[in-house]
Amino acid sequence: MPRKPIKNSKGGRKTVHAYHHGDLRRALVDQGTKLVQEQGHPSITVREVARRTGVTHTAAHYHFRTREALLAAIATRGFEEMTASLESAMRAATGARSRLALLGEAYVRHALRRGRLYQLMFSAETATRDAHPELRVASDRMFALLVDAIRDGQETGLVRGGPPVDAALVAWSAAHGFASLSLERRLMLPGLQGRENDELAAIVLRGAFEGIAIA
Amino acid sequence: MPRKPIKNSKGGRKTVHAYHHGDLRRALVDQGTKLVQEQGHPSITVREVARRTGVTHTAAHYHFRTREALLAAIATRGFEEMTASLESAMRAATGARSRLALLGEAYVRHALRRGRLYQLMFSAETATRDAHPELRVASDRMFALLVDAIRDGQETGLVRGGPPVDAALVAWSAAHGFASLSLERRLMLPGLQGRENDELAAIVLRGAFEGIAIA
DNA sequence: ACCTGAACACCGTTCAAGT
DNA sequence: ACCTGAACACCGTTCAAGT
Repeated sequence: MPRKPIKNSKGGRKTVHAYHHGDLRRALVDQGTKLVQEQGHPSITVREVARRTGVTHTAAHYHFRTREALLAAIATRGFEEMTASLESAMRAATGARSRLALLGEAYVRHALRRGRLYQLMFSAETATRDAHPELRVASDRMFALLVDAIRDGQETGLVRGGPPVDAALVAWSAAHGFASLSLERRLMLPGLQGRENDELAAIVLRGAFEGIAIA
Repeated sequence: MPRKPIKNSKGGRKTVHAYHHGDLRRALVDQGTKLVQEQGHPSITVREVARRTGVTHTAAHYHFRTREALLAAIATRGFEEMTASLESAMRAATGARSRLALLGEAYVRHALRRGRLYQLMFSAETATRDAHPELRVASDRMFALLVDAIRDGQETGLVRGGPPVDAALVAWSAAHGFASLSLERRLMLPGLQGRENDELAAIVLRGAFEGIAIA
């Protein structure tokens, strides 16, 4: 595999092997993210990521001691991007109610759009999170967004009292559960088959908010 | 496919030809199920399953053309067992309300108890279900249980009207989402940390039923 | 510090061959 | 029909060595 000569940003006279001059790590995460989105993390290999980046696989191992560490780095960035995406969606809010609605919709939409990357983010394979503190930080930050929006809702008299985390857990479970089931193709069931994802997502989000019981 | 290299735990397993006499297939699923529950499906290998069963790995390939087919068979049995477990739990019901409550509790409890097997059942790796019709049948049957319980609830005036599948989807999303997050160790968050799974499960199930909004 | 090349043990899958 | 043994092309990880 031929390396494409790239201009050295700090001078431009030297042709350098590839992007990697202090940034091979980032390049690997870039290519890894692409690969995950194409094929899903179970079939991702360190060797293929290295190949696509134009380096030997041992070079990749220099930056990521294990395959899991590489996946964790990819997942971490995924959480950061998702957090940014949710924050951006909520900026259009006019009040606590629309904040919650926008957040829920944005969550499911982003999850489904990212698909395999979202699945990696919540995969048990990256779940030895004690070994990957940045991953924990990134996912904690995303959950905090949820809790904040719920707290807002409580203060506006929209959401029941009690610890905000409790209500956040309900909403999160519903949104994550729906996204997971959809991505795992478990929604191909009689009565659900063929219906739009947006319609089903709305039903689930409304259900978590209003409940399925008769008041 | 990428598998973590596993140290050959116990040197040479003795070949016990007596085991398989027309039922090697079943024996492989038995051992495979055990292995999944011990280590999780990502690190399961056809070769190790065969080793534990006392046959060559090519014998396993005779019964399961691919690794995915073996995993699908394991997942199928998992669904059948879970369906039976849910049915059994509901037999203690005294009415539609307790039926729903028992079903929800049993679902989450079974999922958490089976852990890695449940994760396999809902893994995208076995999601090429068109290729594994028994898997589809088994999982459809489990979902049908949910829908039936919801329909019962509607007829008793407990659950809102509309298509029963819609309300079932809400409850399923919440239950599955909570189980998944718990199994993926994503509940180690400020405010949730250290609380009992049973308590959190009850919150989620009640939330799906009654909603988080103020009536 | 950063990357290469060779080596090791393991894997999924295929194929010819035995019973 | 059912299973074995050998072979192939992959893989994650480690190590000595180069720059």
